[in-house]
Amino acid sequence: MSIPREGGAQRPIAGATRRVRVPEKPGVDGLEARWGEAWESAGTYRFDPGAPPDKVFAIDTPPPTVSGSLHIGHAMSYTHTDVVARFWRMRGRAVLYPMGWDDNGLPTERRVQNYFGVRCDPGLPYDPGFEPPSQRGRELVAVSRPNFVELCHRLTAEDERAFEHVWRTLGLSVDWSRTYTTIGDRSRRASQLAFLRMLARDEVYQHEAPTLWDVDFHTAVSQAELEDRERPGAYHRIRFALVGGDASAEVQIETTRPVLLPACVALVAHPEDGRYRPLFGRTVRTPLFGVEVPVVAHALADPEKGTGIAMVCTFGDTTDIVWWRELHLPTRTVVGRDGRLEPVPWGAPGWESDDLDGALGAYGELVGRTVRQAQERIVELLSRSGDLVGEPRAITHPVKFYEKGERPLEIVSSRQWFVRTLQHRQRLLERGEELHWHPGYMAHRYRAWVEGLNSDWNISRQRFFGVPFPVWYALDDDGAVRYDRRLLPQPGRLPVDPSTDVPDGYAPDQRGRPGGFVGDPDVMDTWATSSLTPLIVSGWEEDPELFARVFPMDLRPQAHDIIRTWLFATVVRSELELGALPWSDAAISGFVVDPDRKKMSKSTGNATTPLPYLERHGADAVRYWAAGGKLGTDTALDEGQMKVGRRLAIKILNASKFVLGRSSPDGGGPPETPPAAEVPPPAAAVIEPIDRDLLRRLGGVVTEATSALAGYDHSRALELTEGFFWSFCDDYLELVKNRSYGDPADPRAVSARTTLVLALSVQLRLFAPFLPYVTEEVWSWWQAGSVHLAPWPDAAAELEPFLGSVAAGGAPAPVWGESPVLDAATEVLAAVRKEKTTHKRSMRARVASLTVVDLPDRLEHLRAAERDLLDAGGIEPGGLALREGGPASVTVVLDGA
RNA sequence: GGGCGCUUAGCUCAGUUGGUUAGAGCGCAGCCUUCACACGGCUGAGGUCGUGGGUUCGAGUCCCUCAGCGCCCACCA
Repeated sequence: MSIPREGGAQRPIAGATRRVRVPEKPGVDGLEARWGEAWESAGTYRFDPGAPPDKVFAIDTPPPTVSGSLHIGHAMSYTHTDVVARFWRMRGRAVLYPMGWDDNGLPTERRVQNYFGVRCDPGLPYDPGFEPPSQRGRELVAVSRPNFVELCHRLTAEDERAFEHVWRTLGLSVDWSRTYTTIGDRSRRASQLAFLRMLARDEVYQHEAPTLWDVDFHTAVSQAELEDRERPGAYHRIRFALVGGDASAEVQIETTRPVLLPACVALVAHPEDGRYRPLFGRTVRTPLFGVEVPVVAHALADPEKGTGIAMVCTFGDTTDIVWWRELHLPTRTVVGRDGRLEPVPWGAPGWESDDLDGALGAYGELVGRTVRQAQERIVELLSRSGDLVGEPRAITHPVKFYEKGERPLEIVSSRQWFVRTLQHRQRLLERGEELHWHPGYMAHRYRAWVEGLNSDWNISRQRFFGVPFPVWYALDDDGAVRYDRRLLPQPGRLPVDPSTDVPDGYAPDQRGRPGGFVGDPDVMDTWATSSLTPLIVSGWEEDPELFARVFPMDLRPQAHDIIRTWLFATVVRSELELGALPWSDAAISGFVVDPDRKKMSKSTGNATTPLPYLERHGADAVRYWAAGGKLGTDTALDEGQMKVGRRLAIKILNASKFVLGRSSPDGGGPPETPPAAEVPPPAAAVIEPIDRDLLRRLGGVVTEATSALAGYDHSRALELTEGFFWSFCDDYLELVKNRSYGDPADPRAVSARTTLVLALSVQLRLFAPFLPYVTEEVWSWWQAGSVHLAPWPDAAAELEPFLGSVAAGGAPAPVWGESPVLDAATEVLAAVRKEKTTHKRSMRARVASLTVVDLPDRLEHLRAAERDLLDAGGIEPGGLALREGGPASVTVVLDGA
């Protein structure tokens, strides 16, 4: 017999039945190493690239950042994904479950810099024989970009091995032959090719504009990488003299950044603000610097804030950019890319001052100071000149930071590459609606982000370890860079590094020479590459046949904190390149929080790597805990749950040992028939009502667990399976234990054994996605092949034939989950146990008499289970009395009582 | 300031479309030993379901108010 597969494929339930071999003392320790190797050598989790598209289940695995360390939160969310992968694999899908390593980007640069004692100088030529200093010196050694990138590769390769070990131990059913890295050749090629395609379609553009800038990392950052942090600050009230009219007339503003006074280009108030309306069109003079600036009106000015009139500087915050752009204000920038005040040409056009000596003097001593130092000094100067009104008023306010940075962002003007996102807002919102989110409310996060977008996506970073922009620029005869004359490589040359490679038609010695060329110095934002993961793993522009089979993918699993970055960026790229969603479903995991409900993270010092937990409790136990966490919900780290998981795994071993070992007449032989069976026992083998009840109840669990898993509710599926299993052990096993020992010629014994083995087979497969090790171990005791390639249980196909309905022909379909005989027997058994416990007697104590008073149909059910009940309860022959009547009662009289 | 989620036993959480005495595991208490399992088994005690209203024959479940916690977003002078 074979089980109908999803979509009609057929696969036998197991290979040839082997002789049952049950260990004397089964245990859970050491299973990870043994089965890890077995799965690897058997290729159990290999993706079948020949599978037709409707048989593929493709997962866009999140590539963890390898320069960091794995966190117990990763263990949880990757377990969620693995459960899904294993479920669909058992359902007959060819599962594409690759692993990626995110080694591209700033975290790796920092680690390499510290580890090898080198720094990247992109101006240097490549040195093929370079070896890093064996001893880290005080000075960092400057190396070329290609050399630096080589060192990044060397270090990340080590990290990747360590990560792989953790994932293998956890039991992820990844196809390790399909591993990629975000800095590898395939990723670089895909990133550059996709970039050139966008350039050709005018979906990406280069633009010189005010940009949020991290002064420590010396790079621009994008809107998605910002975070607000509450910082102490102070309102400084500053006097501006009104030009013309009464010499004593003045305007007072409040600012938290008096340091930007020399960069002030206007004062702005709300157009309806009666206090300032008379001043619109007039000018004021900045204190200390004597620069004449206009008083202007703009609706963004908030009459409630400060004095209701604000100083516009180039540039203090993003509102300044809006005012500067919309009111066509001049530019006077003072903060340099290193976060220090830079020299400015006082007196020159744009820097006219009424008090040139004052400006030169006041500003002169600020040049070269950091923003923070200069602020202190300028406050002193203002105080001395009498332009500071009152004392600064301390406040706490949100300040924009780069999420990885330590100093507030500044805004500087720079040349950057942008992907057009704003003009596609509507389409991107529609894609978000189309995607199936798990849980559904996570769609709000995406929508809020897309609706709130206020700038195009800046994808250029002024860093080194990333994918270079595949662009050179021609130099004119004066040696000036002609940004309008781009030199692009043919796609066949990709990946290229313009800092060392030479554009077609040029010679290497023309680099940087008049009439020659220069390479674009920047690299892509890490999200510009990772947004292509569905394309990279699907073989886009590399393996068209594979791509046609797996794209669009089925599942993007990830955490909720990177919806605005990774998920959003991926939707953007897929929409621009292919006009399609990259996957049908997104499963969003929550975080792991410590028992005090605080988010666990490196910065708070309570980060935890998964390995110690895996070693302490075992992989199945850690997975059990992880699978208990629902998607989207934060889950507390709970070693208690891991212990429960370990106990469950051990219980599975022991119960299986009983079913497979002791249930056969000679105490060691196999049940004559394989469990769910190519050579099934006659369908009529299961004759006892209580056995059929067990199968009906199990069928209910199968049905519900299957739909729970198909709907990404893994915790529900586990809970159902586990609940059934404990009742199977505590009640059913006890009830039929005695009967199962019986003579093989006794049909009642055969019925029990057949049911036990069948139920075990189904339960092992239900547990397999959650507890891959212990289920594989037990499966190997009597089945050929891996449980992970066995078909997912199917109640109608596997269980129904044993319920008599098929044999009877035309009998009604079973009502899954209904088990009145088993329920009644279990309840009476519980009453017997309670009586024994109350009298502090052993569970083996004999029962002299048991009287049940109940309704007729109920008594009928008990009668159907009478002999099992007598055995399990230790009831003396003839001791059971069933009487019609009410109210219902169970009276137990113990022997010797 | 806007949005989303959460608030059920000491702890961690289930409670599906509103329907009889609100469930599980852990922990706790008591008891039982070894014929699958002491890495065990049995039994038990624990809850006015955050607050205040409303709809309904009936609300943990639907609506409104408020409070607390968490997360996301925001133009932060």
